[in-house]
Amino acid sequence: MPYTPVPRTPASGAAVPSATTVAPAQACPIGPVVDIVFSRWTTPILWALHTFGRQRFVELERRIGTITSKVLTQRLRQMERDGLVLRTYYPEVPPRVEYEISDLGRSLSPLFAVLADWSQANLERVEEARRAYDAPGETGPVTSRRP
Amino acid sequence: MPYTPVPRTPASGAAVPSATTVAPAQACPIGPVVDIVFSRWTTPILWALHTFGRQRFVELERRIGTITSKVLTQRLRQMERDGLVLRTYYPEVPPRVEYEISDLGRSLSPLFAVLADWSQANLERVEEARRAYDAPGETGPVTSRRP
DNA sequence: CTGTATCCACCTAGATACTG
DNA sequence: CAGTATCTAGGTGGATACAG
Repeated sequence: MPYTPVPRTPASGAAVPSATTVAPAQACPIGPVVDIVFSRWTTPILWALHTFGRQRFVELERRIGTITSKVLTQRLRQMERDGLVLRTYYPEVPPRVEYEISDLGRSLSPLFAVLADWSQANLERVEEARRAYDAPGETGPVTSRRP
Repeated sequence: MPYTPVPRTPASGAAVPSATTVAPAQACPIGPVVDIVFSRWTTPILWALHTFGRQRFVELERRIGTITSKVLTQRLRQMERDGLVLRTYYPEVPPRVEYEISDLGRSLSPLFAVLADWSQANLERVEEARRAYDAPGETGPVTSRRP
């Protein structure tokens, strides 16, 4: 996911430099949630927790399969901080830690459902569009391509 | 957006190294769509095109406010390739180019609506969770924090 | 088991200058 | 106007080693 080096919502006092008659910048209303929910690993992690329930660190690691423990830790920490997952620590030897999705995390389910639906319905269209774009073939009368 | 250096969907033949009794890795079903739709700038761009309709490069640039022309070009190219936006080139002097959202791009509207709703309903909860996490205060009996 | 600590690779994006 | 060319910065993520 984007790391948001500049604000997704431009400073409200900033106003467009000057010049032309373009409507003043309005903020994209879904910027923050995108930063919170979507990154390379947050969706797979949330999905795994949602689908398989409360589980230990290693289970999660194995379930996702290609993630490293370092990154899994990083993502889980952020998600815990954001209130999307809950971490329970059992002071045993060897130590045991369990992660589960929180109510807040679970509230993302409808979002995931919509995403899955869109994916199901339109992913093939995207791939088709890419093939068409990449093909050396014709360029329409008005719509152009790369030089 | 994640650049997906490794597949979001682990190679199906790969299987978890060996060992334990964890369920085999199943793929997070929404990985690809996340890569297509969510990045630092794709959402603001799509939102601007959806909200203000067909417009020229500079209008878009001013509307979004903080994006540079280089990045705007990059993102628009990718979105054009993915079939989410349409580009129309008018060979005039000075040149004129107009961008608009495609039907495929418009099909993302319900998704954006759900995101906006979730944001409206839960963003404050996230911020609250962060404040609680960052606060030096109490740690519950089982749920832990950073060391 | 559950992480940390390093080091490195890659990508996105910002700043700036320049072109047809 | 609509980009391209360069350079730089910063973050996420990968690989590996190691610790409590």
